[in-house]
Amino acid sequence: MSKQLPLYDVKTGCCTPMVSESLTEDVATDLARGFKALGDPVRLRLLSLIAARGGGEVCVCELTDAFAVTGPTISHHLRVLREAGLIDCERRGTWVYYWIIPAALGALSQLLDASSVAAAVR
Amino acid sequence: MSKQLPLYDVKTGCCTPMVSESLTEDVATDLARGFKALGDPVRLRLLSLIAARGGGEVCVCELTDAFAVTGPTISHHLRVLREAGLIDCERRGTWVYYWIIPAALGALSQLLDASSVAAAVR
DNA sequence: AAGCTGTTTAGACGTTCATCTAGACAGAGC
DNA sequence: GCTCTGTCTAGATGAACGTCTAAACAGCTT
Repeated sequence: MSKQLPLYDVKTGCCTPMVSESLTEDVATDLARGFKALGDPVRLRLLSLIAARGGGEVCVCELTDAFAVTGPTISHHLRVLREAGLIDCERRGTWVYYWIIPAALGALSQLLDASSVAAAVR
Repeated sequence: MSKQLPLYDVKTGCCTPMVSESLTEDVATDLARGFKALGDPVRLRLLSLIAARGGGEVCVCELTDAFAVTGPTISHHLRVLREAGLIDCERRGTWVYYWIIPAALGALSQLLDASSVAAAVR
């Protein structure tokens, strides 16, 4: 059930802070896909709800209840997050459970952190 | 020259890790604006080039040369980054200089970091 | 197997976005 | 003042996005 894209490979330089060298076009495209996935309020709240479970899994039914949008819309947003490599899911019986992928979020976090810290210091 | 939006106010909870409590709709909308600004390869590279200056300023003319797109397109992307509160600029004579706003990047970084770390631990 | 519930897929529709060209604006220098 | 260069604004256009309804799919239960 995890057809996620090959994102956030450390070797490609995704974890390289912005500050040490500027991003290549390929790497930027890769990372931008992750940030773009975070660039919607519904998706950010979805991720937040999943992350708030402390690394555990969350059933879609719980997520759907927390929003004003329809089920299919939630499903669409979860798919975007999954294809960006930020979350993954598994079906168990009737229900589908989602969880976050810490490494992916960590890579994005590091990129921003490094650049902001370095900029603040000098 | 800085008509940036009131983003990343710590008091609003922007720095609150995802993991401790889930984002409210308002805060999520606010933060999503920042991530959306990062969700384009050109903008990410622009930010990278500016950040790579180590907190110093970069002239637009240097940025334009590094991309295949036209000047107006670069100007548009810089405006998006500026309106998201991630960078700011100032005109000095003929040239316009841009620099990053570390606090804004730091806030976004923290959000992702907290959630990924906490998720990894438990 | 028939029906029920949870979830995803398909397709449509209006909005937003990234990019371009053309033109306006801001300073510098002649 | 005129012109030249650097930068931004305005408007147009095609692509991508967010949302919906309708329908399909996956398991459970009886």
